Amino acid sequence: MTKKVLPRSFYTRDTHIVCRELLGKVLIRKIDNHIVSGRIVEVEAYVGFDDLASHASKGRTSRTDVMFGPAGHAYVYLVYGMHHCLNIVTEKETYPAAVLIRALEPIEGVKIMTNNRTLSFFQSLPSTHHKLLTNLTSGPGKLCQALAVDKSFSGKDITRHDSELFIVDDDVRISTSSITTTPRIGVAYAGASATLPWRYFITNSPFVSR
DNA sequence: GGATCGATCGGCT
DNA sequence: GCCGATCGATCCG
Repeated sequence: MTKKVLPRSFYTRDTHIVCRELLGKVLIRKIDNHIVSGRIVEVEAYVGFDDLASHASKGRTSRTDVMFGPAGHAYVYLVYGMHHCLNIVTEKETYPAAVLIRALEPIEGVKIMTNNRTLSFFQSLPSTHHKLLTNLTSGPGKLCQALAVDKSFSGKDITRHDSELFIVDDDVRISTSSITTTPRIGVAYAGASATLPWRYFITNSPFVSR
């Protein structure tokens, strides 16, 4: 089984291509000596200066600075005062773009993810219970909590296998015909950008958000 | 099952 | 001072 860490050149491309190709890849988080991982099943593109849903459309600030930097770095921010969202920076330097990781299919470290999630019912269900697995990482805030990813990860290089966070190619291929696109979630405020079909997910995956 | 709403705080106006 | 790239509880039917 080949498990190749995605290199910077993977991310230094058109964000929509990166979105499509990230579906099926495996996000790996090392916590101490443990592996926590999941297959990416849902992402969204945030692209350029004119995307009103993108934080970067407000300009380059200390928070969004990483989006303007080189690809292959994490951009993590806090939303609604309590949830974190994980993005991977894409495209060339000075052009702000990123892919929001919205949902994973849990693979390894389900026990650790369960412990990291706060809902009490997770603690009492058997680890193979269907409801547990489909609620563990089925949203951007949920997966950050499950993988213990917070703002301290923002700016980190995720193209190294010795990083605490990186993505590998598992040789699982997701064909174009099994990818669904829709408008992005939670960006109704974003005017003309709100209806762009920039959300990508694996059709019929039980692990996608809402 | 779906709709609605409160929590909670950093970042920008 | 306002508001969100969300989640989970609660209410209704």
